[in-house]
Amino acid sequence: MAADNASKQATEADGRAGGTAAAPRPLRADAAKNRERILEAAEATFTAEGVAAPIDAVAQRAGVGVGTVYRHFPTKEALFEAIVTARLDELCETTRQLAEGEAPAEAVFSFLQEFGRQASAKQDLFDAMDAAGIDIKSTCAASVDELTRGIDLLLERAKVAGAVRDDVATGEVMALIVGACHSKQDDLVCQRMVQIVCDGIRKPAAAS
Amino acid sequence: MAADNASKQATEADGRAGGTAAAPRPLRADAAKNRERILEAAEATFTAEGVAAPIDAVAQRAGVGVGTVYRHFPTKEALFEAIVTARLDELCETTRQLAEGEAPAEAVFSFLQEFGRQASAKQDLFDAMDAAGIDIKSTCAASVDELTRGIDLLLERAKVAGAVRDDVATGEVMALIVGACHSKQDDLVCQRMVQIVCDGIRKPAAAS
DNA sequence: GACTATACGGAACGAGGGTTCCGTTTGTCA
DNA sequence: TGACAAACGGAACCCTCGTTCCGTATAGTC
Repeated sequence: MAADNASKQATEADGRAGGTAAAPRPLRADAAKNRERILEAAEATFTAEGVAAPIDAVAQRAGVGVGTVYRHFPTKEALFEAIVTARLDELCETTRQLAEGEAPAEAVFSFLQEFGRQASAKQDLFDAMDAAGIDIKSTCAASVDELTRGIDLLLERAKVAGAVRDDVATGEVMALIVGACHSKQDDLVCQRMVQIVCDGIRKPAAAS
Repeated sequence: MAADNASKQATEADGRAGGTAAAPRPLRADAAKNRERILEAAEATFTAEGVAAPIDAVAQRAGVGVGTVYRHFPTKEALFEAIVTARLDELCETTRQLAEGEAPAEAVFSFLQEFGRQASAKQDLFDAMDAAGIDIKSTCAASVDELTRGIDLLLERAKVAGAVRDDVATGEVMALIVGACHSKQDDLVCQRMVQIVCDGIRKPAAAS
């Protein structure tokens, strides 16, 4: 089931590009548009109504039938997965951009704020996947790994620059930020909490 | 529904004590034992299998029929509520004990560790209630309020003692701890994360 | 030991929602 | 423009799970 979906997504992933010889076949134009629509509708629906929202609601919002949703995403889980993967990839892209900048300390802290925003917005999704027994770490392993590496890089640079304590682990920071923004607080509060975490990992100025 | 349950709990709460004249009627011995068993089984079941676990599973683990579960807790929500309330009350008790101690700083930080442990263990429950649209703040208002007051007291004492930054709000700290322990990490990691939060709210030694 | 209120057990009911199936529609290509 | 593979729509299926109901068992009392 998960495997089926993975292959289906792979198919679609380079479907538009249509470059490599191995690509089975590109999506038909209307199908591609619908897939995009469904993805957007799903994200909106789950955000608005919670992840318990029925697939019918997603289909309705996307303006398609349930059958169409299932044609693109073989299970509800697959939908979750697709949304999460997209978000993770976006965050990866952010780390890449920040890693090229010149201020290591600012890079980490500003990334963590952005990470917090995303975590806050998509919290329900993570929760739902969790509750459904879907292990994000393994389902979206590639994206998670890449993101972890990206954050790791930012943290290392900041440690070298003396801005962050050496004993702070990447996994911990990620968990803290995700956690800090877990409660449904407004953005400002969320931002403040991330700030507290940042203060917690910052290297004391007077040290050494 | 919620009211029914509340009264039912009240009945049980002093059912054994059998003191106040207003108590409608004490539970029969077997019933009281079963209620306790169900509560334990429910906590274990939801922790092990997630809150989506069916009532049947709880009944089975408790060694009773579903009917019996429903006799004690009119809805699944009521079960959640009972578990959460019990935990919150325990935490309240902890704040009370710590508030009587003499070391304000240690009191806060050690309470936050304990709070973290509880939050970690019962996270799924909170999530589930949340997902089910049950507002813990209003459902268990009394317990939450008392707990908030308790933590508030500990924080205030710590602020006066100069151990905690003045600009830290009680709600923020609670949210941070709950959040920090949200991801299913092992206890050690959880503990380290709470430590980071503690460092984040600690007043810099060199300040003022 | 008998009686009765209380409690128990678990089959049965109904709702909700994920998933499937297949007849219909539409994009694409020659 | 015609043919056909691909995609769509949505009714129907089926399973899970919360909840109810009622016949049976038992604690408590005289």
